[in-house]
Amino acid sequence: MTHKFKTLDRAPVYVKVCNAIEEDILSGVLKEGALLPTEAELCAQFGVTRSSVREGIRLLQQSGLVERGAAKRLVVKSPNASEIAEVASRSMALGGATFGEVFETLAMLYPEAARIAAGRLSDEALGALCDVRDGLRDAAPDAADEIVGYAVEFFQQLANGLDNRVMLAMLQSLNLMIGASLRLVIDQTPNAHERILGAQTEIIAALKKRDEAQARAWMMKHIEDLRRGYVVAKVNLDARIL
Amino acid sequence: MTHKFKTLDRAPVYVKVCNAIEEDILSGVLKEGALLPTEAELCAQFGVTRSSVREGIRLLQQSGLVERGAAKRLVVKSPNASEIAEVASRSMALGGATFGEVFETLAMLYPEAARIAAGRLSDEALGALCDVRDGLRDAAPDAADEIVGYAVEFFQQLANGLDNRVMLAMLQSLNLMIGASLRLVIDQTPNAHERILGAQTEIIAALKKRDEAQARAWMMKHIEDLRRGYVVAKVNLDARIL
DNA sequence: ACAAATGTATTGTCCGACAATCCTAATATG
DNA sequence: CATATTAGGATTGTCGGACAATACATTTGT
Repeated sequence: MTHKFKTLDRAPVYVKVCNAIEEDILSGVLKEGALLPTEAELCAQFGVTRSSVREGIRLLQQSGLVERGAAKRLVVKSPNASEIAEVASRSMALGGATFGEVFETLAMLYPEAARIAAGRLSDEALGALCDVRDGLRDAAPDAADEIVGYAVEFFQQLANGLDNRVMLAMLQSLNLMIGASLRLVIDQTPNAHERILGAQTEIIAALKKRDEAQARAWMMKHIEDLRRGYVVAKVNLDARIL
Repeated sequence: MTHKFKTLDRAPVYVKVCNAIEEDILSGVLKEGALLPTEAELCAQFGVTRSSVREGIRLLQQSGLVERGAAKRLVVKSPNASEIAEVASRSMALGGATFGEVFETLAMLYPEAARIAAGRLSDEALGALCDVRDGLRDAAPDAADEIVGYAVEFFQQLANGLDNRVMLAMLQSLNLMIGASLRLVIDQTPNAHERILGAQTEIIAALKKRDEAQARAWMMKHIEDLRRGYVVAKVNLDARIL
C-alpha cells in the first residue's frame, strides 16, 4: 500500500478566511462583543490580500455572526431570535412557502405555546399581553392596519414570555410570514376587531388562572376564527407568501 | 416650508449590488435556475468595479439565494428546507441556545407533528418510517452511533411526510440541534435500543390506524423517555449546544 | 469517431492607490 | 477651565489593473 495523501483543501481563500474566523468565534476564542482585528491585520495574519479578507468578511456578515460596530470595527455578535427569525422567514418565502403551509404551522404551534405559557408566564409578560389587549380595545374598529398590528403583537408577546429562544425564533418567523396575509383577512372580515379582542381577553384570563387546557383551547378557537377569515377573504392558500 | 429632500441612500455599493440582485430574484425577473451575468457584465451594468460586485455576491451567496453552478456561473437557487434548517440551527447554536430549550421545543412540536401525520402520511412515507424501524431493529443493541442515527432518521422521515415545508424546516433544525446530545443520552441509557424500537413500533401502528390521539400520545411517551435519558446521563440542560 | 491539444472565457487572487469616514487629540476661543 | 474647532491618523470603501487557475468549447491529430 502506497502512502495516502489527504485530499487537498481547494476551497477559495475567502471561504477559508470566513471559516477561520467563524471557528474562533465558535470555539470561544473570540467572545461576543470582541473586536476583530482590522482588515490590514487580518491580511497580515492570514497572509492574503485585503480583497480576499473582505470577501470572507461579507460571508460572515450575512450570517449575523459579525457586525460593524463603533469606529466601524467589526465586532463579534451572537445572533438573537429576531434576526434568526428574519433570515429564516425570508428564506422560506423565497423557498416557495405558501400561506397554507405557514398557517397550518401556526395552528400547530400556537395552541401548544399558549399551553406552555399558562404554566410559565411571568407577571410582566402577562402585563405586556394585557397592554396589547388594551391597545386593541381602544383602537377604532375599522382601523385594519392597527388591528393587524395588535393581533400580531399579541402573538409576539406570548412568544416572548415563553423564555425559550428556540421557540421564540420559530414563533417569530411565523409571525413575520403571517403578517401580510393577516391584513387581507382582517380587511374583509366583519367584526374582526370584536372577535379578536374577545379571543385575546379569554386567552389572557386562562393564562392568569394558569389553566393550561383552557389557554390552549382558546388559542385554538382564536386561530380557527382566523382560518375562517381566510376562507371568507378567499385567500388562495396555495399562493406563495412574498 | 422649504423643499424637502429624500434622505440619501448611503449604503455601501456592495450592499446595493446585493439588494439589486436579490430584488430581481424576489420579484421573479430572475427565476430559479437562471444564470446570472458574469462578474464583468455585472460591473458594466451596475457601473462599479469587480471588487464591489464580488463583495455583493458574497452577501447573496451566504443566504442561499445564489450558488456557483456548472461552468462556475452563478445560478439562482431557491433555498430548500434542509438548507434553511442548517442555517437556522447554526445561528441558534451560536446564539447560545441550550439543550433544555431545544429539547423543550422538540417536546412541544413532535407530538403535534405525529398527530398531524396520522391524518396525512402517505403510504410511501409510512413505508419510509417502517424502513427506519426495521433498520433499527437489525442494529446491534450496543452500536450507539447507529441507534442515534436511526432515532434521528425516524424524526426526519416523519417530518418529511408532513408535506409542509415550513414545518419541515423547523423540525429539521431541531433534529440538527438535538443530534449531538442524543448520542450522549443513548450512550448511557440501558435498553436504549429496545425502548426506542418499541416506541417507534407503537407510533407506526398508530399512524397506520390513522389514530391521531394515539400517535400523539405515543410520541409524547417516546420523548418523555428520552427526557428521562437526559436526567440519567446527567446532561446539563443549561449548557449551550455546540 | 474518438482522443489530445489548443484557445477562450471566467473566476480567484494579488497589488497599489485614493477618497470617505470616524476617532482622537491638539488647539483655539469664550 | 470648559467647550467648540481643527488637524491628524487610522480604517474602511471603492477603484483600476494585472495575472494565474480553471472550466468549457473548438480544433486538430490519428
